[in-house]
Amino acid sequence: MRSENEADGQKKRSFIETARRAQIVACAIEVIAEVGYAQTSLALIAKRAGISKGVISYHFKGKDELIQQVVDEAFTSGDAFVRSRIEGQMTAAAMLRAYIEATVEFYRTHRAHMTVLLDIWSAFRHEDGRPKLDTTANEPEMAAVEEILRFGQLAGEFREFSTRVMAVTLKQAVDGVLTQMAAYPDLDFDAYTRELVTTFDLATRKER
Amino acid sequence: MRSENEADGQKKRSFIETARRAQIVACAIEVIAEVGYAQTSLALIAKRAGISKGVISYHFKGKDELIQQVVDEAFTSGDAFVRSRIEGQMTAAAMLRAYIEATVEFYRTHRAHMTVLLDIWSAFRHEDGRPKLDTTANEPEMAAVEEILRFGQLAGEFREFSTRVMAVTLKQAVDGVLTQMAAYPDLDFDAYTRELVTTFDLATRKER
Amino acid sequence: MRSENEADGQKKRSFIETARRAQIVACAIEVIAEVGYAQTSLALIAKRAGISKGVISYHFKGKDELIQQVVDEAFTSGDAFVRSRIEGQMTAAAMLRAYIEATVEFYRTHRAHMTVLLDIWSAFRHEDGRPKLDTTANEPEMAAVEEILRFGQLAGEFREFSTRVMAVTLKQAVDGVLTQMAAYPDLDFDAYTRELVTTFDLATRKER
Amino acid sequence: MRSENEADGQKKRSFIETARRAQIVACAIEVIAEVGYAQTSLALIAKRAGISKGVISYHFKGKDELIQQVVDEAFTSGDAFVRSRIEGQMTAAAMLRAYIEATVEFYRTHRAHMTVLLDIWSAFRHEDGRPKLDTTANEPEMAAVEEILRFGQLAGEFREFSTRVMAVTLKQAVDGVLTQMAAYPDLDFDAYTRELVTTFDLATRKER
DNA sequence: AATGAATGAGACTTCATTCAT
DNA sequence: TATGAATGAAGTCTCATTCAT
Repeated sequence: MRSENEADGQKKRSFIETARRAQIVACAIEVIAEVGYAQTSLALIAKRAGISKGVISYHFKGKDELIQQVVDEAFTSGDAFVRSRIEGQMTAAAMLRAYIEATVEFYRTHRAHMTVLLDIWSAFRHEDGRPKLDTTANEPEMAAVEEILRFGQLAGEFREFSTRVMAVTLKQAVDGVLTQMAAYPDLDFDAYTRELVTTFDLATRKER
Repeated sequence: MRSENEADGQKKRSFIETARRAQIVACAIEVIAEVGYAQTSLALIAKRAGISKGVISYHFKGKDELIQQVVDEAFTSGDAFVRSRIEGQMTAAAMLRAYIEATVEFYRTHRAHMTVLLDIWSAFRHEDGRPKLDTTANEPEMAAVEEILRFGQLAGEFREFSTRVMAVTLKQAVDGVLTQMAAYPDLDFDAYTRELVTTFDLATRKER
Repeated sequence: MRSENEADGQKKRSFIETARRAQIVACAIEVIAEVGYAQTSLALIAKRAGISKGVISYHFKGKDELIQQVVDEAFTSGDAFVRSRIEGQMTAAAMLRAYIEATVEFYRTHRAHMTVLLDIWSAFRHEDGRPKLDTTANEPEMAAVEEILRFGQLAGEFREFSTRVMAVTLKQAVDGVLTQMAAYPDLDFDAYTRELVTTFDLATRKER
Repeated sequence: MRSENEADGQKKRSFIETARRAQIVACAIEVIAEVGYAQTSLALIAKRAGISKGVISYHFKGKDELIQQVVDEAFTSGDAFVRSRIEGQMTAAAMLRAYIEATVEFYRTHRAHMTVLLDIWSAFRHEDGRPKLDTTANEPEMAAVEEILRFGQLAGEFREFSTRVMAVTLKQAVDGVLTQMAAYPDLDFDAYTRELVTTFDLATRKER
């Protein structure tokens, strides 16, 4: 079984295996996006991938490992993209704007990933019922945003506020795009982005 | 069977039955809050309530009707509370503040209800996979907030902005409290509230 | 409970109780005729009767006793009717004709009773799986028919044949009306009867 | 899951699967013959087959598909047998005799099949209560018999009668064997057959 | 590396029956 | 007598997982 290799250092994973894993994860995302996590069974994923159920069990220790992979994929893919867009900026305000714009753009282009993440969020739990995913999973992103905010305060661009609360609020505000885009397919992303940028500019900048 | 009464106009529901239904709904909320919707079974709810599985089937047509009841309970209870707190206010800014304060307070005092609602949200679906709950379920609340915002704009208190986007942002921002309170039990609600109030005051008011 | 009275001699059964039992049996027949024995539950019968499920358990020891009652009703009601029509006849051939005509007429006017009987027949069993109803339940009727046939043979009206086989065949032939009338609602009963009469006249009479 | 294959054209059914399905159908027939359709559960069938309950669900979409298979098996197996025996005959009377003899013989050698068919007949219904099996299921056989009868009339062998009624009567008469053989295990099939042949010869032939 | 087959636990639901009122 | 409430067993079905090939 694959799992052992992984356990003792996940060194060697053959090319073909990597490909299969990626394919299965991709199909899992599609299926979950369509029918929801609760209605998703390994059988459904296998059918979508055109393979037999057993293959999934062969490549993943169990359903949980597969889902974890789906989550990881959704998390890390966005992170890199957004970071790259922030890095070029000089002022805190510009960074904030870049964060908002990049995140919304990522959401727009990765609709399925995000839908799935949102869906798995509450359903994915340990055996005793404790959620495997909670706000702490957002800590890395949250920390990055707080850094920007603190930088702005130190630089005299931003007023005094709890960087924590502002970071959470910002994240939630941007996530609002997700909820709207699910319900209203022809959402005007650019307009939405501009509104958010203005709103948080006003909310953070130092009043004269 | 109970179901018939409900079908032909839910006329008379005996006192004892109302009580049982309420008890079962309450237990369902507790259980879902603890182990999550996905892991919640009728057996678990029955055990928690100290009754036999059959009783649930006797009082509710099926699992779906029970969950729907849980959702309704969570939705309507908050609505009335928040509305009553807004009504006394004269200015749009005061209404906004009241909305934020009341909602956070409700979240704080109804932690389980809200956790559950969040959890059920994505998992509760029709047989074909379509979510039974989506953004449209928030429309009533959203409309109320937009009304406040429009009123503020007309009255010259608020600047020009998309009331839609602002309303969504506001709702999301307040919901941020839910995510934080789940992860950090000793959250300072008052401080959090003050930050939000200030933030949205700055974000909405007309600049001089 | 009622059952005791019944056990020790079923002497006293109050007027109201007799009425209730009859009503319940009648409703049971209706329901079984409509949805089939397998799909018939006490709840359904109770609903049809406009009473609560408990009432049935109160008046009948259990489901089996109720069904037994239904069967008895169906059996005895027809028996008396047919016998009375045979008694007036003088020749065996006339008796045979009377038997056929009376039975078909009874079937036509008691469609539900017969449908139900047919349906219960195979489903009504002892706990170990042995049928409670089998051909032996028809023995009384069968015996009566055989008597007619033997009488015809002794009197020189009928040819030699196994009265047993002929009786079974006759009964089955008449029951054919049941199967046809279920599938073809506008069956011409009179024509059907005439055909049967002729057929069995030819089949039984002494050839010249 | 097996069901898909079947949906899109039942293309390839592996050897081992075909065998399992046949085994399960056979066991189902045995069980139903013993305890009756109503008391037959998937658990019972599985136990008889020495397999786990899930296997049945794996090979059949549901209980209904299994039962349908049982019915089909019972229906088609007899049909072919009887037809082959009729085909060699030249006169209508000989065909009739062949039909009776072949059918009785089939009943004798396929006791369980027939018992089961009789039992399922009334109990196998659609969700709304409509029987899945009714007289129309016998139409093919009925039509074949009527054809013989009409042929006899045209050829001047048979008298005038309703071929419909005679066909039904004939079928019912032969089915009488089923009822008798269930109740009286040592039935003399040959004698019974001879009686039927004579009876219907007299009933159909043209009188001189 | 993959597959088909099988398993067994657990979920929801139905139902005859019992019981206190 | 009648009722509503409750019970617990049994039934069907789904599903993640395991295993021989």
